[in-house]
Formats: sequence, structure tokens, C-alpha cells
Amino acid sequence: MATIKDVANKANLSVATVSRYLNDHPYISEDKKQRIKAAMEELDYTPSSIATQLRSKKGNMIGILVSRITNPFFSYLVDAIEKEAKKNHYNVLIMQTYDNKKSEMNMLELLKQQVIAGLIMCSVEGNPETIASYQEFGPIVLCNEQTSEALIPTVVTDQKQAVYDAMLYLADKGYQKIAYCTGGTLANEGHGRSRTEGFEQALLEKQLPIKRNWIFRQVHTSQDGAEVADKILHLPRLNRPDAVFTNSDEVAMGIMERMLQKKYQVPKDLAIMGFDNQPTTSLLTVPLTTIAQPVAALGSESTKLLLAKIKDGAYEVDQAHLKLTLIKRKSA
Amino acid sequence: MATIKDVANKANLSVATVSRYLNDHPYISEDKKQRIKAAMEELDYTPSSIATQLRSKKGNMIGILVSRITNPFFSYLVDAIEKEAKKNHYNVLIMQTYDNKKSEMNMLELLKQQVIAGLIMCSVEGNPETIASYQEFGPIVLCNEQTSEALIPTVVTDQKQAVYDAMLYLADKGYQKIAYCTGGTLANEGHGRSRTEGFEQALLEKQLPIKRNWIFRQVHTSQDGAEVADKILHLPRLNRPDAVFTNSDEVAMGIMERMLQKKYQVPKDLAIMGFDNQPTTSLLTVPLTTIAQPVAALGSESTKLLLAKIKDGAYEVDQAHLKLTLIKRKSA
DNA sequence: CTGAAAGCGCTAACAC
DNA sequence: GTGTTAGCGCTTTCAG
Repeated sequence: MATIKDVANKANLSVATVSRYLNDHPYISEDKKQRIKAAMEELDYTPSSIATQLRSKKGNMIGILVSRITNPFFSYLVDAIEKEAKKNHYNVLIMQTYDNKKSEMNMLELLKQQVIAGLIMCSVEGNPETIASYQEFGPIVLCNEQTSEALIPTVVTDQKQAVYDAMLYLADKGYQKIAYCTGGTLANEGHGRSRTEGFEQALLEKQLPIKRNWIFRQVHTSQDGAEVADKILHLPRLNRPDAVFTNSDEVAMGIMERMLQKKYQVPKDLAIMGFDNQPTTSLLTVPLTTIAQPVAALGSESTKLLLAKIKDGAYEVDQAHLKLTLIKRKSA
Repeated sequence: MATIKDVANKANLSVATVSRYLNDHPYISEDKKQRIKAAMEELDYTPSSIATQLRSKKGNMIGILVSRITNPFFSYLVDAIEKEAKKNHYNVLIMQTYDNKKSEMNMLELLKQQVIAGLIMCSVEGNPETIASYQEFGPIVLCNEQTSEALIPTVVTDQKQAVYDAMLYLADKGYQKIAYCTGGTLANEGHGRSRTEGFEQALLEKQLPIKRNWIFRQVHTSQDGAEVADKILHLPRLNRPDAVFTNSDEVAMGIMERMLQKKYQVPKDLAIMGFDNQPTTSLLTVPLTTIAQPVAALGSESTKLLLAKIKDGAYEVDQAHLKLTLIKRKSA
């Protein structure tokens, strides 16, 4: 591998001049520029970004933390972040936490070591104070996540409002007995909580019942969804919900699949609403009514915010593009 | 940020000793080990992997090149690679090519710069010779891709055999008029070509017709699939295929959706076979018969091979785990 | 405009 | 066992 020194020798100049050329320094005479350029090409020279990083403390890599990349929500997020990063000549280092604090700490250490110049956390496991303390080593942005206090810059959507609107949509369609699925325990924090607030507020305002056995907690997979369907079908006919809001398309698909399999009709016997607008939801026999998250905008805004902070600049997040949208299809 | 020098000072030792401690060098007296450890903790010291990399030429990051991470096949691949890498204390740098040669070259440059210690290419755009030439700077492994000549180590499955077996399965079920969808042009290279070979060989052996208007080229999306369905339905009834093999689940779903929508039955009116076994294919009204690729094994074997090469070791790829599987469901 | 020289934080001979 | 020292490839004063 050719080094800057080789280039300098070949061009009969000092390394300093070559370095200046590399960094677009003003005031280099045109002929020397040409000599340097020629030498570089002849030697097939590529500057070592490792050396540059050690010396100048300026890297061009950012970290992305997700819980699992195979979840389409995250892969679309990563897609958006990678695109925006690339546009600004940054590379991305990805780490999956699998809900494990240890990986998160590893990533934070990479920030401390200056391997990454900044970090976008699309998933947070650890203690907010601890995480916030790492900001000393480089900027951190929370993407679609929130800590109780404003310790870390955040890019989020208004999930409460979205669910509130979705409930009003169901109510306006005449549904009166609305069941609710959550991934959490109902009482917990995070977007689970904001969604629940939207649900509760809407039902209260519309004076619709919130019944204990229409609430399903800790449901995550399509398998869980199938079980929810079973539970609903085991309820006495008059006591059954006529619609169900789910916290994810996977769960919604699980419920729908089981209903259809048992020869019930959707939405006639049970309206189903998903969350996420995953790629295949429009391809189902009964296309799924769901809530689309502005994934691309979440990714690009987070990245823009982070890059601004890396350059000590400011960036005003564009909330207008961060709206959730109700996707009305056939299932509800 | 504390440096190795600070630690050495605090522990009243030389940087060399501290460095030895860091690298698990033998022969350091126990008491000094303790002193170093204490000093490190007190200073909250973390070694700079940038400096280590510059000096020792040994990094712990590998690159992954994919065309688009939002394609589930790739996100599952990345998942497997990331897991295996993490197990060996390697981090992953991801880049999407979006079928663009430029990004591929950028990644190759990162290898040249020693930013990454090795590269797994799950997608190749450029000229094989050019790519192969970069092996001078670090190992490269092709994952689920192949170049005409054996220029680069490769981890692949036998797609020809899989499609051959799938066609036999269809034939045994009594299907005689089999249509075929490919993403390419039929004549092109890559796995498209191997699959086509399997298709052709099976039909020849079974003496089944291969008809020009039952072959569909350049189909990629579910939208393309819907169009294929339309084309099939426009054929005179007697001239219609009774089964269709597709190159991807997306296409298969598009075909199925359109058939169902037009009140045709699957598989009665048209049997449909997908490729990839994507997450939601089992949740469709007519669950999709498809071919599952051993994604996790492809990812982990590629990674093991790459890491072995990084350490100048050898690794025998475990072909037994690289089998494609026919997933028999309802659609064919 | 250009060059000499001092490091960035760490490793690896080489001495003792 | 441990310390001294010379760099890895680059940027950046400080002098010309």
C-alpha cells in the first residue's frame, strides 16, 4: 500500500503539501497539484482513514443500534439511515441488541473509542442516565424511542394521536366493542404506553366500554395473535368484541388467519386493525387496515439531526414528515 | 479520554507493560497486573481501537455488501452474519448497493484502507476480475453469489437441484403445464441461470412442454406478479398453464392475489410456487408452497469462512447445512 | 505557498 | 519480567 510519503517522494514534495492537497487546503500552486495528482494515480494511492482518524479525531462512521434487523420496521429504518448517511459520505456500523443490554454497552464503548462519530439508537435497553453520560464522547440520537426525561435528543412520532384517531375511525364505522392488544403490560412505558393512552382517551370520549377481557397483553407474534383469536371466540357470543386493535401487523395477521380458518368473516364478524403497514399486508385475502409509521422520515431525520450534531451544527427536525397515517383497507 | 500513557503513569509502569497486559502477554507479575487493572478502572480507560488498528494492522470490523437490506432475504442474512461476527468479537459495517457499482467500489476501497478486515459480498455488480484484485488487501467471500471462474471463495447452495426437485414435485402431483417466472432474461448468469437449468432439465426428463408464452422474464415485484396473472388469464383456456413456478415469494403473492381477486381458485385453477419462504407466506389465505433457502447457514458459514481467512486459517464450509428445502403448503 | 518536525495512542523489537 | 524507543500514516503548528 502506498502511503502519503510515497506520494510526496514521487512528486518531489513534502508530505505536508500532499496532506494539504488531500484536505483541499487553499494556496497550493496549480502545477504541484498536478504533480501530486499524477503521483497518486501512478501509485494507486488511497489515504488511510484509520491514520486520519487517529490524528484528526474525525471519523466518518456512525453507529446504528436496533433490536433485530429482521423486523421490517427496523430494516426499513436502517435503509433510510444508510441512504442518508451515504449521501453525506458516512458509513454505518450496525449492531443488533436482541433486547440485550450488553450489545448496547458495546456500541456505546465504540462511541467512547471514537470508532463511530455518533450513534442512532432505535432501541434502548439500558438506564437512560448511563446512556446519556456517553454523550460526552459523541452525539447520540434516539429514534422512535423516548426516555422519561429529556436527556437525549429524540426523533419521535405522536403515537398517542395516531391511535386516538384510529379509534375514532372505528367508532365512526359503528364499532362499539373494541378489543386491544399490546406488546407490553399496559402499565409500562415507551410507545406501548402512548398508544394505550390514545386508545383509552378515545374510548372514554366516545363512551365506549373498556372491558378487562378485551385487553390482551404481551402479544408479539402471529402465534400470539392466533391465541388472541381463540380467546375472543371462546367468549360468549354477546360478550365478544366487534373490532380489535393490535399493536403490530404480525399479531393482526395471526388473528385474521385464525378467524378465516374457522370460517368467520373479517371484518363482518370481527374487524381487525394492524400497526406498521408491513409489506405484505396489502396482499392478504382481506387486506389489512393498519397504521403506517413514517419510517423513511424517522430514519432520515434522525440521521440529519445526528450529522448536524457531529458537525456542531443545529438541525430542526421536520415534524411535518413524521405523521403516522391510517391506511384504510378492508379488514376494518 | 485516558490513554495508555496515563495508565502507565498512574501505575508507575511503562506503557510497554500496560500494552502487554492489554494483549494478554505472558509473564507479567501478578502484583503489576493488579496495579494496572486498578489504574485502568480509576481512569475509566478504554483502549483506542483506532490506534491499535493503525499500529498493528489488525482490525475487528468486517464489511457486508447487500443490494437492499429491506429485502427479507438480505435482512436475515445480515442477521446471521452479525450474530456470528459478534460471537467472534467482530463488528459489521453494512452498505447497500441498490444494484449500483459505485457503492460496491466504495466498500472495496474500505478494504484497501484497512477499515474493514474482510468483506462478505451478498451481491455483486462489478467485474469479477476487478473485485478479485482487491483480495490483495484482505479476504473476500461471496455469499449466495458466484463468478464464472473460481476467482473468489464462495458459499453457495445448489439452486439448480432445488428447482429440479420442485419441478419433479409438481409433475408428480400431476401438473403438466408449468409456467416459469424469472427475474432475469433467461439467458443471463447468476442463480437465475442455475434455477432455469433445473427447470429445463426436469421438464425435459418428464417430457413436459416448455412453452414460450409460459415463460415470464424480468418479473420482480408483486405488481409484476399481478401482471403475470393477467397474462395467464388472457391465454385461451386450453392453452393456460396449470402451475407456475416463480422466482420469489413476492411475485408468487402477486399472482395469487390477482387470481383470488378474480375468483379463481388456488391451486385448483392454478398452482403457485414461490421462492424464499418469506415470513408471511404461511399466513396467506392459501398458504404458499415455496422453497426455503438456508439463510442462517449461508450467513454463518460465510462469516466463519471469512474469519478463518482473516486469521490465515482454513475453514471447510459445511455443505450439509446449505440445503434448500421445499416447503409444501397449500398453493401447489 | 512550502517544508520540518512534533505528535495522535498504541505495538513490538531490542535491550537489560 | 520490564523499560526504551522507533515507528504505523496522517495532520498541523511553526518557520521560512
